[in-house]
Amino acid sequence: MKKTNLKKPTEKPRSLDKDYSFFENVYAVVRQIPRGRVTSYGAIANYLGTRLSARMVGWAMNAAHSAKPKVPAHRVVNRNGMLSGKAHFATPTMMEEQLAKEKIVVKDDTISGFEKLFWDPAKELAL
DNA sequence: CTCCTGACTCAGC
DNA sequence: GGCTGAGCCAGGA
Repeated sequence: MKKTNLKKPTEKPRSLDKDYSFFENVYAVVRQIPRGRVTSYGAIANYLGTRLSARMVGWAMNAAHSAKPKVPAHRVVNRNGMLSGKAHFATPTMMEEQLAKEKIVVKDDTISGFEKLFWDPAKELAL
């Protein structure tokens, strides 16, 4: 997502069902990320209608460790494309390795060509 | 029940 | 242009 594509926080679609945990929504989105693509916490949060709650997405990822089926959390990075969550994986290098398997180049804990590989759920899923 | 923290992001200085 | 503070929601102590 680009700065030019900023949306007003007042724009909050409540199409989400509160019956499901915030995590479930996050998992659903993350699991739909195509192989070789990545997205950001903010994008997911925005997709969920809570752009300001990007932290919750990260929080959900924390719980994603126990989620089944496994959630490709390695495809989720911060808005800069930096592997902010790599430290939370089994091993600090695991995230980078997973990305490498998807032909994603990681340089200095940051995804190279992040903008090209960026996968916007709000756009791709067109909710 | 209240308080604290957190894999983020934006606005301000 | 880098650092700080504030906002957001949910879960754990």
